[in-house]
Amino acid sequence: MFELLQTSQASAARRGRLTTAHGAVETPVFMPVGTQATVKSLTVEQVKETGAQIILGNTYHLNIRPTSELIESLGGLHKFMNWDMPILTDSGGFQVFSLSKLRKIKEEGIYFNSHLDGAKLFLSPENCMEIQGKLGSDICMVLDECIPYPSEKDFVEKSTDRTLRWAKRSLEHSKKIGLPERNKLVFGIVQGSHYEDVRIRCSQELAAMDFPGYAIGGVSVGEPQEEMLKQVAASTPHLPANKPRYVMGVGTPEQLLRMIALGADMFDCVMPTRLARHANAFTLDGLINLKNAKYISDAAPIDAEISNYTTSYSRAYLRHLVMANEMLACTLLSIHNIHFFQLLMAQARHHIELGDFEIWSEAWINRYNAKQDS
RNA sequence: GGUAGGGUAUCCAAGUGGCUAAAGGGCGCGGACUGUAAAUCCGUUCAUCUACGAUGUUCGUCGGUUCGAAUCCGACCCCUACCA
Repeated sequence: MFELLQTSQASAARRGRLTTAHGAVETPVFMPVGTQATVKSLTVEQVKETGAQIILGNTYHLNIRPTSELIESLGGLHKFMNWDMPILTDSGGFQVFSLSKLRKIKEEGIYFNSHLDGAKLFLSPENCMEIQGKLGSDICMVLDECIPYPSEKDFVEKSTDRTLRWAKRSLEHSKKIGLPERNKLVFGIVQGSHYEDVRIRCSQELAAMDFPGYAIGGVSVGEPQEEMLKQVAASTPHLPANKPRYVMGVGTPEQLLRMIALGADMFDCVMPTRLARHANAFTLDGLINLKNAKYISDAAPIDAEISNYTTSYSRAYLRHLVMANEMLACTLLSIHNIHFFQLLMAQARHHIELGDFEIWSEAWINRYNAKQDS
């Protein structure tokens, strides 16, 4: 399923290829987030135009609305949303964190109150696999507990142990319901918060379970960047080299490059789409906020060195759309921001192949951080 | 011409004697967003300055009452509705 094509000499950066039931994914890869069976404000054609190879959906959200049964009855998530390329679904583990006021965690699973109407919900390692099976995701994430930062070590140990027990139950149940036969890949998730020894132990125990792929979760929950990188660095060496490694929920362009150097292969983040809706655009010289008055008559494109559908418009026009609250602003900026991330990953892959990834990425980061004004 | 209601900062709009440079919203300006309860949230928005504080000038206009007025009184100027 995963071919390791090349490993960098100067770092742990890897070039790989993950083959799924809906085609291959070249890694390192950035996966746009489409929680509710849509990458917000974009058609699937527009998402493909950015160069995206795979997108995310969310088990928790889709199972509440419109329900996994409905999606299954309509032919599965791919058909439902008209996306024929790979889909990874998150388990709902992150909602344990982000909707923490609405849930209660027990050994058997998580009791939720729906954020929509308060209805009682239950998510377990087993039904989470079943739901993702109904959705037809190519990559299914195990149910985990995303730990808040910072947390006491005693709590982290107990929570991570439960996540490990849940991982085992998930993998066993996925086999029982025939996910491997359908070429569906189940990924285990490393937790451990900001304790490297817990991260290491969790990585090793997951590796022993022999998952088709591994994720590092519980990062980007409020900790400083150095802490995040430290925890990824603690985990990757203990995960099998011949399996994909996915760092969940990250990150900034700089973080992506730094984590690639640590041996991570896959990433997802709402950043490009959310920032787009909040009028921010990525450029090679840093982030710009199109709401700023200085762009009012700026005839230049977002970034003169980048070419995509959005860069054929001026900053002044994009700012106008933003200020007028026109929905096209969300679409155009989302196209650009996702394309920016895809471009970054394509270049990273290219430079890993060339063998100069580390030099290239340092230069890229330096330029990105150098200029405050744009 | 008569009757009633109303004129508050960039706009809308509270406030009917001191705690009011004046609630709330909007617009504008700036910031934050990392496995999406997010096209959201936060800050700021009279002026000047030695600027997490100080001073000055404000509530249609002019005048008055009062220790003190956006708030009370008088005149005047506009606006709205209805009646002639």
